[in-house]
Amino acid sequence: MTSFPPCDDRNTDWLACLRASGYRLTGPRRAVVEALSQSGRALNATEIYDLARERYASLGLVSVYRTLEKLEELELIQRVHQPDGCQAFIAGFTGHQHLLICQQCGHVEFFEGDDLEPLFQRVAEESGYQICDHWLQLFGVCDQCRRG
Amino acid sequence: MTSFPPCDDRNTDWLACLRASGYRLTGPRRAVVEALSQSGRALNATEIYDLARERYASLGLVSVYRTLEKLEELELIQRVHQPDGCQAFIAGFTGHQHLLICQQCGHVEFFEGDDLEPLFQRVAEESGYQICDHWLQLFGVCDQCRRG
DNA sequence: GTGATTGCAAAGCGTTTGCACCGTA
DNA sequence: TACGGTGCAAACGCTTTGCAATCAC
Repeated sequence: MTSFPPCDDRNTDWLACLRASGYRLTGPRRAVVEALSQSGRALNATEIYDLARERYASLGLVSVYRTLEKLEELELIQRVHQPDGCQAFIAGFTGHQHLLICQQCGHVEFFEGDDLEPLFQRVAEESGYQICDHWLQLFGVCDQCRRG
Repeated sequence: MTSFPPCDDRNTDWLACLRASGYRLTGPRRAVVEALSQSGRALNATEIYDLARERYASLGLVSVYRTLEKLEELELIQRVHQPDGCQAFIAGFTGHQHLLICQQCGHVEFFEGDDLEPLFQRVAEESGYQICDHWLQLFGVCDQCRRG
């Protein structure tokens, strides 16, 4: 189980990664990166916009979209698919992790699956498909939301 | 493994279900139901519109959306989430089945998972989440697409 | 006949693009 | 200084809504 403690490192890492990829570090970008890198929740563009404007008031929504595009391309963030929409983003994780999402507050945790390879192998054989990727996501209510 | 053979029954069943729910059976609805109930692929609104107009030429796109709404509400169809979009629909299945989707032609198969309960139990205990639902989807290339 | 259903047109919403100005490197 | 990045406004694509005409029951 891996959660998102408040984490200055991630903020710094993302900025370094952007710079290393030839992108300039600007006020709007820093604000968007800070909002998303510090969040344990999946956030959509508008939520990021609202959060990031607390830090950089003249931010435009367009810059949010353009920054998200770059962060996704660098695989620093990933899109979260949920029954009620697929517009939210969360910090990405390296390796293949699976998502556990709170349906009330949006909090996301990552967990490692049991070894699902035997299942995939079986399905591949029975179906004739060549399997390239998989999604395993759990939806529920987190401890905090259950109590409150 | 369960696929979608051409299946007149499903067409008839859906129409009966619509009628039983108090909806009227009209030309536009019949055309949309036929297009989607006979398809083994995930189809989006425009694709359904194009297919259904072969049967009912004056069909409006709006009626496609309104029919999809009702079919989804009756759980006769379900939305398919994929990395490149979440606008497509496929015939729903009763019980908890998992999806196997061809990334080239969109063909969908259903499979039953191994018993994943022990995994969910473990994750629930470690995380404190109450787990309500899960998604397991495999993406790949179907036999037919692999052959060319 | 009556009320649900239709297609059209327009509105709505989230996202992307064009452009002139600005600011990082 | 050069050119990548910015915000604004407009365009875009998909979906929903308002409405008068139509059609299933």
